[in-house]
Amino acid sequence: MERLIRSTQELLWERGYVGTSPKAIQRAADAGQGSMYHHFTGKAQLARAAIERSGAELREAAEDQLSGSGTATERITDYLERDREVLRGCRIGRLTSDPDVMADPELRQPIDETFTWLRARLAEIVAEGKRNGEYPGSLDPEQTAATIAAVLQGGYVLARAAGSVEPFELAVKGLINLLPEATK
Amino acid sequence: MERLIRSTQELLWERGYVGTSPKAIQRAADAGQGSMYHHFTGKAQLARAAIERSGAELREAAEDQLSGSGTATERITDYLERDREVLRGCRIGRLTSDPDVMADPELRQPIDETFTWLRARLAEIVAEGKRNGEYPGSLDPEQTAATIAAVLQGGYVLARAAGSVEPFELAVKGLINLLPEATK
DNA sequence: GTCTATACAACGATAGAC
DNA sequence: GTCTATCGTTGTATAGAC
Repeated sequence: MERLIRSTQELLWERGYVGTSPKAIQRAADAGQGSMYHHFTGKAQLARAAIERSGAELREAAEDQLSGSGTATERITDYLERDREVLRGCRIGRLTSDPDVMADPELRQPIDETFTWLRARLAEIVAEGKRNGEYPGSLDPEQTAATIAAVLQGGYVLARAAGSVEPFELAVKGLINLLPEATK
Repeated sequence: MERLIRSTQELLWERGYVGTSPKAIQRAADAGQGSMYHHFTGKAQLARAAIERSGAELREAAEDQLSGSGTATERITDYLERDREVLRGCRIGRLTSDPDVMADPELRQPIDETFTWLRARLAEIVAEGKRNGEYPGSLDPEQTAATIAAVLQGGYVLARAAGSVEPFELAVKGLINLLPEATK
């Protein structure tokens, strides 16, 4: 059951929801049909569990960099530049282009929550930067947070399109350079 | 045959490649099996034609704003703020999360070319801005271009996750605000 | 060129034995 | 709890008539 969830996480990351069949999940988890349908009502419920798990992992991983010490720009830069499997894309963000996920509120909800949390967390850090004078009063925390999150998500898209991590890294460096008081 | 390509464009946009069946294409195009398989060898070849078409349309639409008159920031802002069907996502960018598209070089190529073109075009404009003194010498054109393209692609992802255009608009405004000499 | 018929695998789930 | 059998549907394509 633990293996079922983990295998589903992997397959959703790699192939999306539409592209993942119950049979493929069973094979990856080394479980039979009966086992899967005993623990879950079907593909959708299992996917929901897997997406929630991946969302929680994403939040934890982000918090690792974002809760560190240092200036706002330092923490944001740490977050942007941490090691990522860029060419695999974002396991949460990619589900956003899956029609059956978007059509099912149960499946979309954990995705919504994950990004809503991320933007709020980034906005907090930007707001801190404003309070201690690191950032000018003209900087809007919610806007800037959305921009940061978007550069990452868009960076994945550009990198996969190119078959190379380069566009991702360019986009991140470009953003860091645009942040006020950039270290360069 | 024209209808087949157009219907495929729509379905790829909405459901992706894995999620689109030949039968669905035929229904949408009001064409029979025989017709489709007479003009194309199969789903892949038809998809290739549709993706190329969509890529060309994306380039034309971008050029509408990017080739205008005005400062670099004005043209980039025009491009970022033009009307878009945000919640439908980017018809090219979304294919980037489709495993069967990424696995087939024939299908990935037009996607790669489209974004490579876009980043180069944006980099030209940033470089122009540097030459005429609008932007400081420290601004890297390729980096900044990648950042701009990424904000759009990521903006789509965040908006679809939220079920609202708001995150897209926040991300765009945030970026415009970060650009040197922002009008704001 | 377009139609209908046919093929065969995969999808997603259920049933009933153990 | 897990296994095997079965089911009806859809996916993707080919064949051959018109």
